[in-house]
Amino acid sequence: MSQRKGAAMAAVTSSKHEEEMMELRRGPWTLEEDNLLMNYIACHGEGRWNLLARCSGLKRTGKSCRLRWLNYLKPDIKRGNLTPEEQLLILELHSKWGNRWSRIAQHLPGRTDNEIKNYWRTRVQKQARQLRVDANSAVFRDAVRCYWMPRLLEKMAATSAHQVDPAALLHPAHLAGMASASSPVHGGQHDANNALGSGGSSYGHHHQRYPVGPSPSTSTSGSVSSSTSAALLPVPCFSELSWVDQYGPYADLDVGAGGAFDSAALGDLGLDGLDLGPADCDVYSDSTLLDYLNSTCTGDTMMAMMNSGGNAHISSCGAMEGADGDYGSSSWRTDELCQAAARKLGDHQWGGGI
DNA sequence: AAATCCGACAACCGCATCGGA
DNA sequence: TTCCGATGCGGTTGTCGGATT
Repeated sequence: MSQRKGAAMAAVTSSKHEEEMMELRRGPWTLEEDNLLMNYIACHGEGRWNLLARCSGLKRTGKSCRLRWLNYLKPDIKRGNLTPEEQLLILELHSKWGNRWSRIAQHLPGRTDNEIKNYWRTRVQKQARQLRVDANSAVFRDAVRCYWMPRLLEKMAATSAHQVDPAALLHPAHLAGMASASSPVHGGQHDANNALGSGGSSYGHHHQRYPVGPSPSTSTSGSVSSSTSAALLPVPCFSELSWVDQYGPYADLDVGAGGAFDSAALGDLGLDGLDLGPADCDVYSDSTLLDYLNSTCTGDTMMAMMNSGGNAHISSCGAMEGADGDYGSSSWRTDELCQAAARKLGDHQWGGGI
C-alpha cells in the first residue's frame, strides 16, 4: 500500500470513526435508554457489551452499557445507606486488601465496587484529610480501628434487635463470616444512619434521607454508667496492631476488656502520675477530652489508653457528642479531637522512636 | 432571594488482563 | 506466539442538589 493511499484510507477511517463518535451519547442515562438496555438484556442476557451497544439501538459504548447495568440497573443492586456492618466490613477489608474495590465488593452482596470506592473517597478519605494523614497510612488505619470501628460496632449493637456482643462482632471469625456471607449483609430496615456520613447522608440524589439521633449508649452528662459501659465496646484488640510491635512494652499492658485503666500497669510504664482510673470518664467530661489531648495527654498516654481497651476514652467521645446532641453527624463530630489524637499519636510514633 | 460552596454519586477514561483466533 | 477484541478495574471528572453565606 502506498503512503498516499494509506493516508487517504486513514483519513476515511478517521472521519468515519469521528462520525460514530459524534453520534455516541454521553452523560446521564435517560429512562428510555434504561428501558432499552433492560429489555435487551432481558432478551439476550448479559455480556457481549459491544454487540449489545450496536444492536440494542443505544447510542452508547459497550463499556457505558456494561457500567450502567452493573452499577445501576441490575436487579440485585442494593440501595440505601451502607449499614454499619457494611461500613465495618469495608474498613476491615480495605485494611487487608487496599483499593481492591471489586474484590471488596464481592463480599458485600448488592453493593458495587463503584459505590464502595465512592464511599471510601467521600467519607473515609475525608477523615484522613481532616486528620492530615494519608488514608493508607498506618496511623490512619489504627485511628480507624481505635475510633471509627468502635463507633460502628456501638451503632450495630444499638440498632440490633438482639443482644450483641460488640467484641465478638469484631472478632476475626465474625468478620470472616460477614465477608463470606452469600446473603445480603443487612436488610434495609437497619440503614438507620451512617456512622460517619455527613449528617445522615443521602444515597444518591433520589434516595431517602435518614434521620440521625443521639447514640443510646452515650450520656450527655459525661459520666458513663456501668451498664452503659458494658455496652460499650473495647477498642479492637490493639495488641494486634502494628504499633504494638514497634512499642513492645505497651503490648504487655493488657488491663482487660473491662476497659478501666489499670493504674498499677500505668505505674509500671512510669505513667502513674496520671489519673487514668475508671473515674476518668468524669475527668474527661469535666474538662473535655479535647482539652486533655491538647494539654497534658502525651503520645505515650494515648498508647496506654488504647492498649487498655480505651473504653473511657470512647465513652468520653460519646459524652462529648451527646452533649452536643450531634452524635452520628459527620466527621466524628470531634474533628479537632481526632486531629489532636492523631497529633499525639504521631508524636509518639515519631518521638517514640522508630 | 441569589450566589457560591461543598458533598455525594454517576459516569467516563485509560490501562491491564484474559481468552480466542 | 502474536494479535486483537472483550471485559474488568481503579482513578478521575461531571453533575446535581442541599447547605451556607
